[in-house]
Amino acid sequence: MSRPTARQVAELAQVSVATVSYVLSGRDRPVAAETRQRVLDAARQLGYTPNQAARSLRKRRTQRVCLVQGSLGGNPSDERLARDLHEMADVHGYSVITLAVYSEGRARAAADVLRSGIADGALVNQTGDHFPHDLLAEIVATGLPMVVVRNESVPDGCDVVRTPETQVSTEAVEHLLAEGRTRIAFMAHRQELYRDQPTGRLLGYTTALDRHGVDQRIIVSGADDRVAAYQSATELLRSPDRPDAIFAASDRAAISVINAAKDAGLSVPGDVAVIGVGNIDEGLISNPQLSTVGPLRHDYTDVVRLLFDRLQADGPLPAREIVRPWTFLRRGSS
Amino acid sequence: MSRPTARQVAELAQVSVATVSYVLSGRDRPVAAETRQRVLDAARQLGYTPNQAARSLRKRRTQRVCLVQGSLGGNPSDERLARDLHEMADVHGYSVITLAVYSEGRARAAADVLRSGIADGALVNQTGDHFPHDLLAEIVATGLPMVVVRNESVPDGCDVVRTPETQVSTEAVEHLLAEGRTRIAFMAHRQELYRDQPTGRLLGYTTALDRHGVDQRIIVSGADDRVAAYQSATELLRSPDRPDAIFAASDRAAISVINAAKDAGLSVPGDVAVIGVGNIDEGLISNPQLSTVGPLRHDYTDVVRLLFDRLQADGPLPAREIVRPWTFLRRGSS
DNA sequence: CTGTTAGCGCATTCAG
DNA sequence: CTGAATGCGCTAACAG
Repeated sequence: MSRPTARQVAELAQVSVATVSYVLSGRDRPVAAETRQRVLDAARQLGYTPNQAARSLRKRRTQRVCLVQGSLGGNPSDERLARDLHEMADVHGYSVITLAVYSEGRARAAADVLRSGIADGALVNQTGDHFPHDLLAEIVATGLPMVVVRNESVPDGCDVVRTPETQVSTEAVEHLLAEGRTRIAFMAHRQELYRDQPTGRLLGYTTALDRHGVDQRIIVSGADDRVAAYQSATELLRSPDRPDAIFAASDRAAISVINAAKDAGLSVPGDVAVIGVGNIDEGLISNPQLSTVGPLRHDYTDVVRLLFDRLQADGPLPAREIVRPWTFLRRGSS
Repeated sequence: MSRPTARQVAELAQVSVATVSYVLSGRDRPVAAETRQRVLDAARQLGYTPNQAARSLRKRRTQRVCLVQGSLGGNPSDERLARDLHEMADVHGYSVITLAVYSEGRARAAADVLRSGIADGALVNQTGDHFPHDLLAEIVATGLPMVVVRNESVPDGCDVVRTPETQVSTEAVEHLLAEGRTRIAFMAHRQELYRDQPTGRLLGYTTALDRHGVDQRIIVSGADDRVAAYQSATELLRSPDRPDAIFAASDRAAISVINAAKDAGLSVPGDVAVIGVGNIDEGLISNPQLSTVGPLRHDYTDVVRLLFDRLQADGPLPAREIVRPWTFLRRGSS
């Protein structure tokens, strides 16, 4: 029940293993048409597929790239990134394998797998919460080409993709202030609450309030999933001094906030304004339409190209950085 | 910049490669404490990680399992299945790699990767739309242990996990009929529309109507994503002879249907009843709460165990089948 | 045009 | 307790 080897194909086709290899790997060595056909027939007959472990060992490359995903129930932009990666990998003759990193334990496991040489390069997407800098550095140290999508610091030697979420978040909150909102709440991802210093969208929020001399900070959790967001918002909106605006760290949470407000008999944006982050399509069918902070277009070919540039380069390349364009999109909910 | 090998560790530690292998793979061969320490230090110092390609080639197993996912933006139950797989893999000392199959092209690529021996077993989840039976058979033919989650037919020799979605869908639609609904529409996934014969939840729908002598079939697309569902429902509900009930092939679509109805000034379930499929948590925060067809608990340890039973068995095991318990959950939307 | 040979890095005999 | 030798399946260089 063991898989057939090139040797067995060679015997069946009455040729040497070298010929089998040349025919099937399609190198440019000339092979007689009739011989080639015999090999192909034999391979088909046995259901032969080359053993990748052996091939990788010999060629010292796997022809695989690895996508390290920070979440399982990905948001639409992660999905789009994955698609773009698969597409370009196809074009360049690479396979894509994915590692899911939804906890620190998973990050450790992913690092081990990557260091053991499963792929020729890696695209690490949005794993900031779980993937400590040191672990990333361990991988970079093996010389593996890497592109990291995150706003926190990354090890030397890998490309990095950043978003100006802090600045644009500030802009969004300043818009709320300009509209006369005075009690503005922030709905955070769990991890954001555990940091010493505010970063990213939370920092954008505090910066805007600081700038305009607003002391009050209303920070709640719930941005991680729709149900938690709904419950958190419901509670927040029931309080006697309820906020007149909520800036949620994700669009999905923001939509739950809108629903919670409506279910509580409040009008959006009349009684409470709502802004999300991410610019997901669903924001266009919410009622009112969702104001959000995020990219205008979801296109990640430039990000993916960073990786394949590295894979095709002979020597090590200088580290590059991409800052993705983000904007504040004012729609009906604010 | 190439990764260090066991040989280099051996030289640094002044031992043979055999000793390095024994120390680091933790086999039961006795090694002097002092020697062991020298090896460990040398390995740490060089940042050594064994080359998995070489190890797999030699041991003829990869210690990896592969999760083949049918969709990228997974629904919560896929997420839960993935978690359960990762957990059990950890316990058994396996790594998990994921292949995304969101098109026929991806299925072809995934099949090639699996046949080339990237893992010792595979769990194929919900890829019915893209993974043709023949391609699955090709993989099974290599002797790879496989568990397939799908209701369509699967090749001999692999375990299969099924859901009684047809029967329970029938039950749900019969409930709508019993409540006096007369114009019941079905919102389908795109692939369901392209099949010759109705299957699954669509078959459940037609069966219920057949049984009760209802001729009219109202079938629309849109179940694949929230925006499409909203638009499709809006159109449907604007028609002069609008339905008084909509059975949507996914909970996410069903929630969009509820929103579309409310935005059109209709009451749910007064003017139109809505039922979804999947029993996602979000159904509990919709207004009204979503009636649905699906599993009561999302627990996939039994599914995952099928795979690891096969991996640990010496010989080939008889093919097994699990039918997951599904129920119709009547809540506020019907 | 094709066969022979020599490793890729590792785990595992068999000697010592 | 440890080292030398073998080969997993494949590709690439070298001979014919």
